[in-house]
Amino acid sequence: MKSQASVSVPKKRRLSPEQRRQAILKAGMDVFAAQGFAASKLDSVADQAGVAKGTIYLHFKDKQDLFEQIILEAIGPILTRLDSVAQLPDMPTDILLAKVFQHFRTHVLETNKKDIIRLVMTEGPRFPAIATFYHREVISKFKALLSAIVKRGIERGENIDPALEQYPHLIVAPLLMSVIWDGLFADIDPLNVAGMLEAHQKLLIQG
Amino acid sequence: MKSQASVSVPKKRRLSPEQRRQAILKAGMDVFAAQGFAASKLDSVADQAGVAKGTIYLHFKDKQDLFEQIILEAIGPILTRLDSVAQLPDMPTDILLAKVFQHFRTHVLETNKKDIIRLVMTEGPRFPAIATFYHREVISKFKALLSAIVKRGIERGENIDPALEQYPHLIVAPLLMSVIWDGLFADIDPLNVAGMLEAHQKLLIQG
Amino acid sequence: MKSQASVSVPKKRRLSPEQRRQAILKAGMDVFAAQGFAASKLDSVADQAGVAKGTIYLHFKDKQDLFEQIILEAIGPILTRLDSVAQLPDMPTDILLAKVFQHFRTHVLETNKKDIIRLVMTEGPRFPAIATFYHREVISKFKALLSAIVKRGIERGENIDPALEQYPHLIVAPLLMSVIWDGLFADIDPLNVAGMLEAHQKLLIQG
Amino acid sequence: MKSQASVSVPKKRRLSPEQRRQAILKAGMDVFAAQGFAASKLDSVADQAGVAKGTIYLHFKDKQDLFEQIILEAIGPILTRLDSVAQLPDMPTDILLAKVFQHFRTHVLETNKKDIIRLVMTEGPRFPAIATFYHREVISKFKALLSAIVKRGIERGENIDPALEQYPHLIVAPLLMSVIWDGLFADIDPLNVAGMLEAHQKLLIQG
DNA sequence: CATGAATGAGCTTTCATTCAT
DNA sequence: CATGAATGAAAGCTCATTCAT
Repeated sequence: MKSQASVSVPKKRRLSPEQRRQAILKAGMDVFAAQGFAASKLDSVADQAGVAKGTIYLHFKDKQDLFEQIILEAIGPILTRLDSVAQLPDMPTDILLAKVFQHFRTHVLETNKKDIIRLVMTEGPRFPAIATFYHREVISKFKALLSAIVKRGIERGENIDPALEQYPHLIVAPLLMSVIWDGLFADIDPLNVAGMLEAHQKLLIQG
Repeated sequence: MKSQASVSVPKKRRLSPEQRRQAILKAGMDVFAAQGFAASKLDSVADQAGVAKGTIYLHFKDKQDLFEQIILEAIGPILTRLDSVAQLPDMPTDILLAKVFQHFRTHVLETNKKDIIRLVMTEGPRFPAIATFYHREVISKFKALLSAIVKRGIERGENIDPALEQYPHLIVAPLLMSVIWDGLFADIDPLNVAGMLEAHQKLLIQG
Repeated sequence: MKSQASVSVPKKRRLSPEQRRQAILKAGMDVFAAQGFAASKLDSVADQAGVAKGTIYLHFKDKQDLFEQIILEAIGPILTRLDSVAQLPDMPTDILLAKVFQHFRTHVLETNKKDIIRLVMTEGPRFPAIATFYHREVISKFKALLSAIVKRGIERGENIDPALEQYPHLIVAPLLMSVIWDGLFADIDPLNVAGMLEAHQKLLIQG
Repeated sequence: MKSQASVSVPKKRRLSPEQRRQAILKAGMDVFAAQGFAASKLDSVADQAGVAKGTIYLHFKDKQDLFEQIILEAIGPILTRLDSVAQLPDMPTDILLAKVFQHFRTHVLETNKKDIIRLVMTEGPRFPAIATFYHREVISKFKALLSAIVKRGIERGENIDPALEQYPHLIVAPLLMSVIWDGLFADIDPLNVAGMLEAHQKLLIQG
């Protein structure tokens, strides 16, 4: 239909504004994840996004706004992921946890979502708004989800330490550990995450 | 008028060079821990140390060198602490771990040593030398210590998952979690570390 | 739903090109008067004119051209005003001057024409073309007009200092003063322009 | 005493901090007077002052602060000048005014103090603090001085329009006019200020 | 050794101008 | 003609580093 008109190759304006915005968010994500907020240069972001530096300011108020938007927008998929876990059909807790860990490895640790976690950890202390937001949107929900899983398991008569309902942190801690370890020691002392999480899961639910 | 009186009064030089160096290290530690490496200003460090900015360069090559020295010097006490744990007399593993956790809470979490851990975590990816050094000096030793504790326990016939010898990370993960949590959510959702670690210890050694 | 109705409704193009040009000139006048040339943003002009920023460049070569056009176009009405004064029927000089001052108060000081004067004063040093143009089109004519008025009065036998023919500046000076004063001290020390000009007129023509 | 040591010519640090500050103020004065606040670049100021750009920020908070300090510091000498006029011995008003005008021509119009007046006029509307300050420190005092001169003259029985006591603006207006004229039309239509002021003085005090 | 004023490269941000639509 | 997203040169400001004292 449009094929005839498309003969002339469009030089600029290859991307829609929203695509450009996404390109900037993506580039910013990479740069911030690699350098941290303060050490990142908007020049790098612009270069990597393939836009001029000024273009960033058409979409974001300033550097900090860009950073916050990156975190905010990245959280959506994480929530979706959480939901998909929450809606898993009823099954033994150990299998459920194995699935959660599997999800984490596949969709967080092996994607750039781990960078979000790392960024929240490293920059959160300087961006309380982000820490608060992340806690409200992700952490509290994840905590609730894990507590619920534990509670159901206990009600089902499984041999689970009831303290885990109060401290779901213990379930997540090794996940965090794997993210941090990966960022620091991947080269010098790599961690077999799958193996560790399997062991972890057995510790959590014994019998 | 004043000239006569000040013949031999030592106005400046209230501190020895080494004291000055320590003051800078201490101040740098505080500033870097609070702001991160890139966002920290040597002005702040100098102010807080009570020295002139130029003085920093008499003791350290540049900003990065100061940062690395801070980490290096801070690691000594941690090692001492590890040693003291390693030399604890033989006792049941659960009690031993309880002591380790107790040590951690008292001498890390409630002191500025947690800032070292945080700094290594947040800046390590940008300072491979630090990550490597920290791994060699602290992590590997801590891993060995925990593995040894587990091994002894198993040999002693205690009911301990042998996988823990391979993955001592699982023992430490909640400690890391508490450091991170404290930095991010202390205000909005404080964590009862003592309670969590008690639960953790029971999970590790059941029976 | 809306598509059917909008067959022939002229959505855009509510204004003719010339109307658009005028809107830009008007908006530019306001913005430049309020901010000065350098501090004015074409964004503000476009916003206030209700056009897109790029549209300005369809009508004006660049920012400086817009500025100069504003001054140029604004001078027309001033000249008309001068003419209307020049064509006043013969009458005693004091009454004539009173009329000139009255004109000034009504048609300059209480309209945005005072902004033109202010702009010429403040930006003139950086835009010699404007200063020259303004002098040729306005100042020299005004000077001639005032000199002629004075000359006629003297010929008519009125008691007027002949030096005023050579220095008509003295007649205008308080008008300038009122424009400047109004821009600076209107709030903190307002000036009764009518009273001042009345006194001024009496000083000029005594008898 | 130090003569021996002074053999080696000091490369840098030729100026004391205060001298440097003054150099920046002076350079800023020139640049701001020539370009206006918004169009002035701190690079130009630094170049002209013979310092690095960063040095400006050791002495002034930001560009606006520099500007305000320039005005503030320049006002001191003006006040001194006013005082010296106020303390002139009693003499006929026409002679007194002639002296005031003479002062103005010599110490304002022919020095860079006229630039201060111009800057206050042109930038005052955007820097209310400056307008207010200038009014309080200079204008109000000058007004009071002129009113007092007029009053004394009247009391002395001289033939002076009493309205001048209320509108000393009329005495100053031609001075302002000369500053503005000089800035705009010096090249194309120079003004004989001395002649004009002489005529002005005669108009003010007749008989 | 210690000082802190000075430096200037480098960063964030702005905004006149362009151009694909 | 009109639009407004995109551009990128240029400006203000910062801060690690230097160096005369």
